[in-house]
Amino acid sequence: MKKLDRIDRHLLALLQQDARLTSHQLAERVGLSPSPCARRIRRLEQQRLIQRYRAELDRERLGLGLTVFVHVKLSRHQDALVEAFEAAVADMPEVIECHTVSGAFDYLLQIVSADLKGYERWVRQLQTLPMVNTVDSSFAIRAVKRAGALDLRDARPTDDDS
Amino acid sequence: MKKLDRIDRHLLALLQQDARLTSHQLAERVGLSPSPCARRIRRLEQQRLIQRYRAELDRERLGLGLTVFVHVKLSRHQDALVEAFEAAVADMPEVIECHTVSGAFDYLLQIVSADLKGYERWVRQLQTLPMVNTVDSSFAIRAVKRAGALDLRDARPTDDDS
DNA sequence: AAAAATATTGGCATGTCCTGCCAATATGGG
DNA sequence: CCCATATTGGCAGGACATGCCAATATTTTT
Repeated sequence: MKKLDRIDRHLLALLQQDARLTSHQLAERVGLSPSPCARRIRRLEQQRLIQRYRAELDRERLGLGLTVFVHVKLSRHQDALVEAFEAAVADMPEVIECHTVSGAFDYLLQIVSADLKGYERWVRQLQTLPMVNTVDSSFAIRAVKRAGALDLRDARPTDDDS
Repeated sequence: MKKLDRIDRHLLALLQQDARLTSHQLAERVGLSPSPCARRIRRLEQQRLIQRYRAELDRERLGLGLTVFVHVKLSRHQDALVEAFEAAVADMPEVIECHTVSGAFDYLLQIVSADLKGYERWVRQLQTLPMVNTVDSSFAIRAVKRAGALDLRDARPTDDDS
C-alpha cells in the first residue's frame, strides 16, 4: 500500500476540518491542480482512510445539552453475556460512544440526552440488563475541546485492505 | 425560532450518517422534492443546528490505533491556572476531546496516538504543566460503538441564535 | 548513466448537481 | 369563509465533479 506524502496528509487535514471544500479550493491550498487533487481524494476513500463524510450537529442548539460519561462494570464475563451487553448498548441511540477499557471498569460510554430526566430513563433501561454490575456516572460540565481532528503527523497507512 | 418537524429531523438524521447525499437522494428519502429539501438544509445550516461537515478518518488504517482516556486532576484551581491548562490542552493535537466533569477528577480527555511511545511523549508533556496533579490513564481496548449519531427524538431547537 | 517503464500531473469535455427564481399550492388567523 | 403568510415543485443558469488524454516527472532496469 502506498505511503502518504505531504500532500495526502494536507488533504486529509483539510477535509477533517471541512468536507465541503471543492477540488479547486483544495487544489490551491495544497499547491496542485484540481484533477490530481480529486484523484488523490478518491484513492484515500478507496483505501478507506477516509471512512465517511458526516454532518456534525450542535448539541446545545438542539436542546441535547447533557453529556454524561458512564463507567460500567459487568458482574459476569461469559461470552454470551458480554455480547448481549454490547449489542444492547449498540442499539441504544443515546449511546454516542462505547469502548472497552483497561482499569477498574469494563466499559466507558458517552451518553447524550436532553436533560436529567432523559438520562435517568436511559440508566434505568441499562440497569435492567442482568449482567450489569456497577454504573458510575460522570457529568460533562463544559466541553473544552470537542471532536478534534486527528493528528496526522505520525500517521502511516497499514496495508490492511480488508 | 422555528420548531423542527418530522422532515427536518429526518434530514438531520440522514446527513449525520452521510453528508454526501444529494438533494435529490434526500428528497426521495424524506418524501419531498429536491428544492424545498435544499432550502430546509440551508436553514438548518443558518440556524447552526448543522455545525459543519467533516470527513471521518479511520484511525486503525492510519496507524493511529491507540486511544486513551485520561482523567486529570489539578492541584490548584485559580482562574489563571485553569485557563492556562485548558489553553495548553486545546493546543495539543493528540487531544481529540476534553471535558470538565463532575466526580473525583476535574477533566476527562480522549487521546489518540500511534503507539505507547507517542502516548508517553504526550503524558510527559502534560506533566510538565505545573498545575497538573493527578493523571490517570485508561486504555481503550476495543471500540464497541464509535462516533454514533445523535438521537434526535427529544431534540428541539433553542432560540439561541448567538 | 541512458533508456524504458511506470506513475502522476494539468487541462478539457461531458454530465451531474446546486442555486436562485417563479407561479402554484398549502397552512393558519381573523 | 377569505385573506395573509409560508411552503412547495419545477425550471434556467452556473458551479462543480468525473473521465479522458497527452505531457511531464519519477523510478527501475540494463
